[in-house]
Amino acid sequence: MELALSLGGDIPKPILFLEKSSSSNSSTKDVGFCMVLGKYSSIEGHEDNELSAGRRKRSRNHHQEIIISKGSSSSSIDPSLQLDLLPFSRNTSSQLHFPWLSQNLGTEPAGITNGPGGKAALLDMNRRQLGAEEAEEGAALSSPNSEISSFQMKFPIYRNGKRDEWGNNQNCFSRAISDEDNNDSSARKKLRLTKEQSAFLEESFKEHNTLNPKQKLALAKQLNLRPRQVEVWFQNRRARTKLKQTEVDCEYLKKCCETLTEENKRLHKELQELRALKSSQPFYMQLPATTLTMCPSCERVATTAPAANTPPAATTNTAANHNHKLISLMTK
DNA sequence: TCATGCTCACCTATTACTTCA
DNA sequence: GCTGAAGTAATAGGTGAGCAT
Repeated sequence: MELALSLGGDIPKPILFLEKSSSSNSSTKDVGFCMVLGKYSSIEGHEDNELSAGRRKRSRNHHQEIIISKGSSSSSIDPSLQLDLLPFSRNTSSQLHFPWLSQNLGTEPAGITNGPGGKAALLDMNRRQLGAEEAEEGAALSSPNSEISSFQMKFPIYRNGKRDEWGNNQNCFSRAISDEDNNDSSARKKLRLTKEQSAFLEESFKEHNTLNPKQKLALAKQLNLRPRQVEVWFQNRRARTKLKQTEVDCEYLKKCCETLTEENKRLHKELQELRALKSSQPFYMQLPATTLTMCPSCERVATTAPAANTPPAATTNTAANHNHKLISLMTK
């Protein structure tokens, strides 16, 4: 018996979700997304430096590099490699509309439908959650020359050694610093992701279960989440996947164990039968060669004695009643 | 070429919070 | 309204890999 065990199953898959999100949205509304893949030449000289450091490693599934460009600034990029991904108006394709910018309140991010819980939910989500870019990640893209940093960043505020995730941000999507926010922020705030956000992340996860920094950033912007939140979501999602897979494997191994136990019992019984047969009818041993046959399907053994001998009653109902291909074992 | 330190992404365990029956 | 279980966002600590020196 062969047992196959698969734990984890993290087979890297090519990145598809971004392209997918493009096609799924561009045909419906005026909102599309523009993604530029791979071939680029040092956008503002910043990203290259960024990527040349440690960030270029860890590319398990990172087959593509994504650069988010805005406006018509993609001159340094091979136009043939562009995919629609970032929000832009089809009517005025040169003017991009970013959902995280105040003037773009009328457009929906890709993947967020305009139905119930769609735009309204997104706007609500924006008001509640947006605005935040972690310091380290914001700093990575916050070069004044970087086009990627054209949206306002939010930098965390540390209070009592803990970071206030809702620091300053004057973006209109940002959550206003209310009295509620001014409460003691030592207790960590846990924000529930909306259904739309979860669904979109889930779709992304189906395409690839790890993110490179660019994908993380793009996803974070699409969903108006902090990159850290996207990262954490993927980590937790991987953990859940692994846990579920472990449970499945455990169940499978449990059944295998039961099957093998049964098999072991049956074989023991078979062995006892044969031993009993051998001890109770020793005269058989005096006879010419006896043929022991085994049915490969039911795996029971029967003796096919020479014509003059009657097979033992204990085993006649096995091979004799089967029309199976028998394996003959010559015994003495 | 090897050792070392830094940075990053990831994993795992755990905590803290939310939702729901 | 209270409570416990389940789900999950977030945190902390550890590990391994790539890179620079």
